Amino acid sequence: MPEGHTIHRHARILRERFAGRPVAVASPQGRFAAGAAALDGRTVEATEAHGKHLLVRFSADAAGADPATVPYLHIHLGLYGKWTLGEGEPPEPRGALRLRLVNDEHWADLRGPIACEVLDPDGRGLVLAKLGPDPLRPDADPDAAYARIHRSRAPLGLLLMQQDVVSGIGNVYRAEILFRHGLDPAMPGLLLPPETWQELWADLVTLMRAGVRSGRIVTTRPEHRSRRTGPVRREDAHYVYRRHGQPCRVCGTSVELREAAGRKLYWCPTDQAP
DNA sequence: GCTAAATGTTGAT
DNA sequence: TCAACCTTTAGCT
Repeated sequence: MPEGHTIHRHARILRERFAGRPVAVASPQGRFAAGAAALDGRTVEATEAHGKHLLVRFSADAAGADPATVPYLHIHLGLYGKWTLGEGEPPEPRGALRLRLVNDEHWADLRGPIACEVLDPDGRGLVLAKLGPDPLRPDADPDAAYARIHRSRAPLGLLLMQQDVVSGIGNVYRAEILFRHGLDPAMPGLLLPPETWQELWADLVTLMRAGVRSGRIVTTRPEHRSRRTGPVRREDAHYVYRRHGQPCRVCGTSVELREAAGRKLYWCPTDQAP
């Protein structure tokens, strides 16, 4: 599920498997042929995740080359994008395979991304300049997000999804974080008290870090699950996301669903009353 | 086994 | 407001 935690996880895994070594880059589908050719054989120097964006820095043309020419691979998975990873010999390419990375030990296949392109450092800067603070980044400044929220009449449920306000949150974390803090998704941003934002941010950091570790989104507390111990069942993982019509885990009220800005928004009308 | 919807964003209309 | 991206999964039959 590509919300921010997934991308940070990918950045870490790709770094572990590919950084510091030359990599063969190919585009079996052909749609990224020019980019692949430009990167093929270079060394992977670093990987970074900012919100839902993944950037891979490759080696420059030569030692002492103009730093402005250092190439970055920029990937955004969008809704369908997916990495498939493996060891040893990569399988025969099948289907629409946009990008394949291969070194002596590992391979990584990328399908269906909404963005897969080569950027120079300026291009990377333009991508990052459009992003609000990312709860998964230690350098993130939550006050910058609050400044945006606090001067906006837009509903909180909308603001949390805007990547230029906060980056990395998707539809699942949006719904769940609002529930966990008892916030009405329709509350205008400017009515959010600063203390509540502090709490919400701290909770996002905790939840999303757990998401990076486990590779899934679990937001329920043990006392609100059908089983308190052991692995969290899929149907126990969320409070409201995709639980439309089912009883709220805390108060029993039927969970509501509404379409907002083209996305489904789930909330409990009792625990998240205006 | 099939269909619809899904974690997201962009660019065209 | 809608199509595109084009895979995976939930929920049917």
